[in-house]
Amino acid sequence: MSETDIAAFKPKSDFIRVMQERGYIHQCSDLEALDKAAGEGVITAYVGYDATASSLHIGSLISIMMMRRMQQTGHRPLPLMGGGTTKVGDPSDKDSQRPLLTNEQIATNIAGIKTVFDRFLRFDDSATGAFIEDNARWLDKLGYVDFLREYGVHFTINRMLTFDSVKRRLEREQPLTFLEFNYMLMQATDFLELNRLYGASLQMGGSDQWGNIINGVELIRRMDGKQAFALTTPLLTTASGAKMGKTVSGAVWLNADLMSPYDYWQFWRNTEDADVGRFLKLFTDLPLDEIARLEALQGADINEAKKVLADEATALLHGDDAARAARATSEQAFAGNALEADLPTVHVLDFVFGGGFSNTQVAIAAGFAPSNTAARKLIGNGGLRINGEKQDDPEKLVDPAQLSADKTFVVSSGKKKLIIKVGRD
RNA sequence: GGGGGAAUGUCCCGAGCGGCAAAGGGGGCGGACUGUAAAUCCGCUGGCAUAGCCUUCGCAGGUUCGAGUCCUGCUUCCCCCA
Repeated sequence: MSETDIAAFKPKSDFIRVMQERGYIHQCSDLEALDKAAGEGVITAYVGYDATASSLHIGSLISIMMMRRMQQTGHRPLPLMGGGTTKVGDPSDKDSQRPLLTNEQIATNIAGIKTVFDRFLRFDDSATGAFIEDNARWLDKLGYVDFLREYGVHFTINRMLTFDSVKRRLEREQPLTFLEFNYMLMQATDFLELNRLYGASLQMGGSDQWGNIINGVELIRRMDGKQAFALTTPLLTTASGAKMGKTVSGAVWLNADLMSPYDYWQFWRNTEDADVGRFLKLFTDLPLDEIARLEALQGADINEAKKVLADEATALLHGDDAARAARATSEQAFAGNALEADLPTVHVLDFVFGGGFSNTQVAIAAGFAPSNTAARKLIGNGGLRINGEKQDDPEKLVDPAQLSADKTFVVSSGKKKLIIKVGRD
């Protein structure tokens, strides 16, 4: 079903209607039938997460929100941890094979990832209560020959070679190991297994997972003669085309130990104008009419909408208190009168300073530049400020008169800002 | 087993007649403009005691005044034949 069909489709079920009007649907294997099934009873849907890191990042958030919507509209989400598939490695979206993770690493990663789901989903014994499964449970005990006879017969090499993930590797002349080549079979068996165990009839995922998901749908049809569904979300990019989820410091992680609630709040606060409405629909629970009002704001006013987006998204992940604190911190920081006590402090020994502390040395001490050469270049570009004053001479020494009463001065470069304190205490 | 290609600035892609600190992108960083946005423009993106010196082109040798560039061997990867 093409995208235009999806836009024109008139859903009867709450689930599909919400998914559609909030912009979660990219492709669906049989939207009409899925809509009908969702209208008749509780659907169990799963989304798989491989345990390649100790936390999920923002790329997974859209699928987590989908599961949240499911529960809100009376269905049952089932996050699947890829304890088994992670040992193999998904060839999608990667140029080359990752180093293989050990069982211990995988177990650690799964523990880290699980903590996030509690925030978004309700786990209980009710008909729509979520629960977490791990595909290591069935994949680990499959014998090789059994695996080949049971599932291998349903897949042709001819077709596997047509998949994007495979084609891309071959075209770029990057190796694709036989191990990875099996990933799609394993994901297909996951779907079959979950369908048999829990009646999971829908698998959701990012658009890059379409091929893998469809394999599962077909496997269920071939082996059990039952219909199952595939539903994928659009790949999230910003309005200017960049892949979403990158910041100066790298990936946007969901776990607080990898990215603080404040940084998470800032990430959303810095959303591009053109993305605000779309993100509000996808990543907050706000009603659509409220979102329509917010995204209609023009010019600088749209910053208000961004703050709402940041508040809501942060509250969902880290809780109301953390969101409020993040907002307060940011308002202080950007009001211009940032509390200097909150800035990181670097200490410099008295005698070093007494010996003459040049701007170049300041830039290095502050961590703005890794070498003298780099520091000189940075300063030459006007990239160093002391107490707000732009410095342009790399050799100029810091004037003791610039020190405040407690022997500190503030240095900044771009967004980076910190305090240098002379002496130790 | 035979034949043919490839490996470049440690972020990535990528040009490179024997004089090369090495073109060009992307990304990143800084600056200007702004609304903590986007777009745009400018600068930087080996090191140092900076008119100079030192260290870089898969690894190890060799030829040469001089090698990323030529030769030999090795490693890894791709392609074709068997």
